[in-house]
Order: sequence, then structure tokens, then C-alpha cells
Amino acid sequence: MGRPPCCDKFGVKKGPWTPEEDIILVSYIQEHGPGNWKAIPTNSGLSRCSKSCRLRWTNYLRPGIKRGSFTDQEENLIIHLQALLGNRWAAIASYLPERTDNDIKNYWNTHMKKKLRRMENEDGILPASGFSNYKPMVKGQWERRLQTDINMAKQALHEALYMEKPSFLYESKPSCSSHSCSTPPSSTTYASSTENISRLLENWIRKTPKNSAKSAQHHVNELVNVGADSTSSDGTITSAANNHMVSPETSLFQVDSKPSLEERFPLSLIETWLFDENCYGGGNGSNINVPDLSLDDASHELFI
DNA sequence: AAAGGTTACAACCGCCTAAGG
DNA sequence: CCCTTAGGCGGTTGTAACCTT
Repeated sequence: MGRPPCCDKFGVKKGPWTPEEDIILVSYIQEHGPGNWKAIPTNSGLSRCSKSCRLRWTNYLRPGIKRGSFTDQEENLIIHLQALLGNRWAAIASYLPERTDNDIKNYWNTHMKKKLRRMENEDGILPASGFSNYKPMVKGQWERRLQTDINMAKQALHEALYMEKPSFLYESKPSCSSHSCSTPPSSTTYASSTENISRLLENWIRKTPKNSAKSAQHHVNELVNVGADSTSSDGTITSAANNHMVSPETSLFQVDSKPSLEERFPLSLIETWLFDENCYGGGNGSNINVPDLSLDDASHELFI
């Protein structure tokens, strides 16, 4: 059976988004808020399908998205989470509020897999997780480590479910450096998105003929101006967005941007496990109290 | 400098799920 | 309940940018 693709309709544009489309989408969402994606193409005048709009927003235009290379800490976190959760990129991404699932997935499929292959060639053994700390393990160690993983996840889950007061929220932790783990969710301003778009527009200008580049530059100026000063507006579509960009209504985007890890999950043990790359394997794993728990029991209790 | 190969990532596709009628 | 469908997710593809020869 299956549904017909939503983008099969005649006249629906595909392919890379232009800066103009981005601006239209951002302006619309600024005004009406995200959600009701179905209505966006019709109401905003975009010749895109709803799905395309949603993806563009969540993966690229949404405020608070961090781009660029991943830090070692992020990499380790991803490795640990991938070992625990598998290819559930959305779940993994929820632990990295500034990264999108698409980003993480891409990063995994390019960088990490390459790394994995290289290690396979060097050592001839598959690492379980924590590439950077990887050392070949004998079978027993493997199993033991998996048991540890399961048990820690189980404890974390238990804490998450039964902890009464989330006092751990924003509790500072030495092993968590600059990452979001110790800070409240930053109040996302529209500037992040402005940066996204202006960067994109700048890139576009570089490779676009003069005329279109000029108009794009106009948009860039508008966006940048607004990021700094809300008074500049000339009535164009961007200015509609601009009025919101610096206003208190930006809370709209704060709401929409991914909640921080702390907001969504009470963390303590799992946090330790995820961020502490020395908790086993690579560092000195001997200080971990590996529970004497059979794999079957543990996994059964955890996943049922 | 040009051609061919590789990498990175934005975007699309199709399946799944949950909500609403 | 059943059906429909919007939204979400993971896998995959297309292509621009970069690198190597």
C-alpha cells in the first residue's frame, strides 16, 4: 500500500533551497510558528512540499544549530550513544541539542565509519565503542563491557523514572566542560538562524551572477542589521521576520529549538558514562564496579 | 591546469506511528 | 475499531567542493 509521496504533485520544487526560499520559510515560521507543515507551502507561497519545508527548518534553519566539525567530546558521546542506542539518530541527537540527527548521521556515515574501517585494517578487530580509546578486547571483556553498558543504562533509566525532584538539572559537573551538560538551555535568539542564513547567502553570492548576488546581499544586510538593530526595516518580506527576530516573541524559537538534554532526561549516571571516556576500556576500567548481571537478565529488565 | 577520485552534506524517499475523524 | 494522513525517522542519493595525480 503505502502513501504516495507528498512531493509528487505537479509544480512542487525539489533540490537545493535558495536563499530566497529560506527567507520566506523563516519569515513564515517566525510569524506563525513551526508545526502545521502541511499549511506552510500553501500559505507562504513556497513551491515546496510540507516535508521539504520541515526538513529544511529542522536540519538547517532552526535556531541553535551548531555547524562545523565535531569536537572530541561530541565524537565520544556519539560513539557511546551509538553503541547503546544503535542507529537511532534522533535519539542520539537529543543528547546533542546543537546537532541535528541528519548531521550526526552524516558524520557517523563519513567520519566514523572511515575511522572504523581504518581500525579494522590496523587491528583486525571491531571496536565496540569509544574508538579513540579502543584497544583490542578479548571475548570476555567484550561481554563484560556490554553488561556494564546495559546496567548503567538501566540505572539511569531507573533514576529518570523515579527521581522525585530534578535537582540535578544544571548541576555542574567537572567532566562536562563547555558542553550543554552543565548549563541551562541557552536562550536561543534568532541570531543563530540569522547567522545560518547570512552565511548561506554569502556562499551563494560567491557563486552567483552579479544581479542576483546583489539582491541576496540586500537580504544579508537586512538580516544582519536586524540581528543587531531592530529598527531597520523597509517593509520587505524579511522585515516582517525581522520585527520578530529581536522581539520577545523569539521565545517561539526557543520553544521550537530542541530542549536541552537536562530538560528532557534526568541525567547523572548515564551522563557520567557518556561523557567520561575513561569509565571503561580506554582509560582505566578497573574502577568501574561491573555488576554481576547476566546479559539476558539485564537486557530483559531494561528493554521490557 | 586538467582530469579523475574522494569526501561531505543537503535533500529526498519510503516506511512507520500516532492522532483525529 | 478502522481508515486516513501529518509528522517523524533512518537509509540512501545527488552533487558541489576538495584533493590527488
